[in-house]
Amino acid sequence: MSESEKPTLLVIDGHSLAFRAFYALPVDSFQTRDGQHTNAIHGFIAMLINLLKAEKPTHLAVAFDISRYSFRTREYPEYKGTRGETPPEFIGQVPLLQDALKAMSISTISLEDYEADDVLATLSVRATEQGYRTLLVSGDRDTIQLVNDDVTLLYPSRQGVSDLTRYDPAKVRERYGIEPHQYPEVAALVGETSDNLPGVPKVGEKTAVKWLGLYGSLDGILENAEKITGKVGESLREHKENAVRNRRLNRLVTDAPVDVQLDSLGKRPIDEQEVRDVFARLEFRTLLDRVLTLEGIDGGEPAVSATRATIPATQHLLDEELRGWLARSVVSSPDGLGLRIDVLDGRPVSAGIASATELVLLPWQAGGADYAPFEEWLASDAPKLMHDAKPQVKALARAGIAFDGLAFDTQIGAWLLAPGGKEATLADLTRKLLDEDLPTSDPNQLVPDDDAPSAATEAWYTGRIVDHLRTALDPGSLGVLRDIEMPTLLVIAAMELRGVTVDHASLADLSAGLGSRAADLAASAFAEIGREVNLGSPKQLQEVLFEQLQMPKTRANKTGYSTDAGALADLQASNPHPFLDLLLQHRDATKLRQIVETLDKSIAEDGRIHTRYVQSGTATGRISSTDPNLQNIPVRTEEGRRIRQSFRVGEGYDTLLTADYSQIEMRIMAHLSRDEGLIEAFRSGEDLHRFVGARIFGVEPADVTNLMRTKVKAMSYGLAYGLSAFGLSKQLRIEQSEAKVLMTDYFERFGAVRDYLRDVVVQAKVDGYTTTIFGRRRPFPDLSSPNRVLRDNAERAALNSPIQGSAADIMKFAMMRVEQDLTSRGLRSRMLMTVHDELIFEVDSSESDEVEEIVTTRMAGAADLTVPLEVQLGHGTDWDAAAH
DNA sequence: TATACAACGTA
DNA sequence: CGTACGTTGTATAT
Repeated sequence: MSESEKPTLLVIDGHSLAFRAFYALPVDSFQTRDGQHTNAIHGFIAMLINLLKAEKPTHLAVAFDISRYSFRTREYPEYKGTRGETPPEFIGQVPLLQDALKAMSISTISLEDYEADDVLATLSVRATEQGYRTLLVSGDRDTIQLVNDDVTLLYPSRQGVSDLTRYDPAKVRERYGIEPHQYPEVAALVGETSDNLPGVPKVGEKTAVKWLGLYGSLDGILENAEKITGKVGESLREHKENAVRNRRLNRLVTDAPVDVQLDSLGKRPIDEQEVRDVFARLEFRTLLDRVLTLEGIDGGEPAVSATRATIPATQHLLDEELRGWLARSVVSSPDGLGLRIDVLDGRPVSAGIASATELVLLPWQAGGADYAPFEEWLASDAPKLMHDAKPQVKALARAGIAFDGLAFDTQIGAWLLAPGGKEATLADLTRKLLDEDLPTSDPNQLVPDDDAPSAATEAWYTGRIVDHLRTALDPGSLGVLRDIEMPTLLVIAAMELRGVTVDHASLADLSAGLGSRAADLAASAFAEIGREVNLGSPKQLQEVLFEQLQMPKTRANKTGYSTDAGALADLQASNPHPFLDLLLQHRDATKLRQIVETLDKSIAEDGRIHTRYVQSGTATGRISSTDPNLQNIPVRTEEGRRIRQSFRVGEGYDTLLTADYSQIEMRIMAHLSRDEGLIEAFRSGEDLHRFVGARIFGVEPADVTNLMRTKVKAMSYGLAYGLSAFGLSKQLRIEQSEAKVLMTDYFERFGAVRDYLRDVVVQAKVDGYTTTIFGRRRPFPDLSSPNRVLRDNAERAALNSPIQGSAADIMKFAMMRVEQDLTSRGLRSRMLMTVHDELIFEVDSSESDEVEEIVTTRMAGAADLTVPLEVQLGHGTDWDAAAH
């Protein structure tokens, strides 16, 4: 019998997959009208449909655990003991899932005293004996031991439940470097936290695999335990019984009394009426259609074509043919054409354009007459759909090609859908959103295949991803993309090209000075302790502080005890020692020198630093800066400000202008909370912290002392971060009780602020996401996590997000309008940098007044809040001098 | 040579 | 037990 003729058995670990689905999908988005949660069921059925479609199993079953107790818990009562209470939202979903499966005529199997994975093991062995091919789906890694040439494991990825990784023997070897049957031996040594099975401390996957290679098996390793040297060897000898116990428990039972004949698991037609009833109760409309379509029943709604799209042939056009094609396509594709510019060393080298049905590849060089129609189209406002447009836009600008009409960047669109992750490549999105693979050339291939994506192919995929994203994104997010992100992209591309002048000589001076200071400090520090250690090594410092000097232990971290600045300051207070102060100063000096060195190395040929702004890298909507990061240049210390002094006005310009929003986040808080006290504070024009201090301490603003002001300021700023009384007391070095009183008094006077912050979290739990003033969303799946730490973290992040995110939105509006004004008025003064709430410009002094006026009105007018937005300006020939 | 962590700079 | 980032060096295993 050939492989393709073998019957295929699909067996799913029901609990494990339902649980994965539960955490993959937001609880609050899947609820029936009567409040029954359905996210786990929905995720499970969606995955099942995908599997049925893709794998076409001839036989199938879903195995469920009966309880959390089995022969394993009898043998080792702590087994899986670390698992917390089942979340209440999950309870009740499993029986409903079983109803749905029953309606779909899918057998479910449960076995008293065994776990679902034992059922998988038993069925897979029987299936192999009877000539089946078997697919197992489980979220438990122990099932890897079942993989062989006839048995494949589909293992859910971390992201979601529908994204399954295929483990065949080759994949197991690739991922773990071992044979599938050896996996439980590795797991036994390493341990499994989620099953509460501690392994051999200090032994990780790598070590375990290495030993298996050396000694062949766990038994071999244990027999040779004496031969293994070092701390790990000691650990092994001391904890070998853990490994033995783990191995006993993680062996799956392949002859469990499963009272089912494989024949009886053959795929049967669904009970249509029953499926309609069950799915109606669950309020699964789309899933119902998909199930019915799969069965060949007309579900009413037209199903999306299941056939995988094939890439249309590529055309090569030029001159009038190209002109005609563009003219036709602009009309027939009013939502835009896919565009990809291939860039080499910052220069455009070729381009591809795609409509839904046609691909055009242009071996185009800027200025070539053959491609004039293309350059005209680039310069027009005809909509373009791109992926990661910024480097392409920059390359066009360098080549002097006009560009307009950027309608959609899929990298940014995907980010708006799921902010916070790494920036996605086109291949990532093709995989994730289209469920296809972007053709790639494999560098290991001897004969390079010509399947490597051409610019035209990439343009075509980009267009298809845009189609997908336009339905996946809500209208608010689409608005953010169109009105904020696309214009901002062009602005920051221009800023990156401009760069900022940084003076090499003064950096070199600084570096030398800091270097010799660091050396002196190190020498003095070594004299204090009578030996030389690496002051940059937390590990060696711990030795010095806690062993040699016998200082009290500080806060614990993963590798021992903290030696950060806060911990060292605490030590200095309790156990004064000259070494501590020298160490802190040394840290300061080396840190600054490191920053100076990095900046110096980043100065380009033109004497300027061209940072790269990352537009789709943050969870809140802020822009970040990298290579180098210009958003964390020191400012708080005199020494640090010397670095800012090396940021200079460039040749041909007269001054640097800085413009920053004053207390923008507090103003947004006032706006969003509608707190009358806070609004009055900002409208009064009084110093904010003085005003708030006067209210809280019941004195006149003039009588607010510096200490009172400091406390109030910390409190106000901490608010937007979810600061606790504990944190406040720590920061201000006051008693927790005093911090608590301060917070109570604060909220008594500014109660609407407290209500607002509470409501943000409540609403986020209902919606599953937060929203900024302008409609930018950020999802918060962890708000419903059973894990306290995760949930608390998510709550703080959630209450901060609308504030930080709205500030980011406002700054982006300001940037695009300022840029627009400077350009349209023909000014040569230009915007160079953005640091979250600050903008830095290079100004021609003859334009100074006009530029200041534009910057002030555009920044202050970027949003219409219930409180005014205030802007502070400063100018000087360097960045430090330009601060006010 | 790549990855994880602690530490620390900014808003 | 305060949000959001990026970069660095050390330590660790390869």
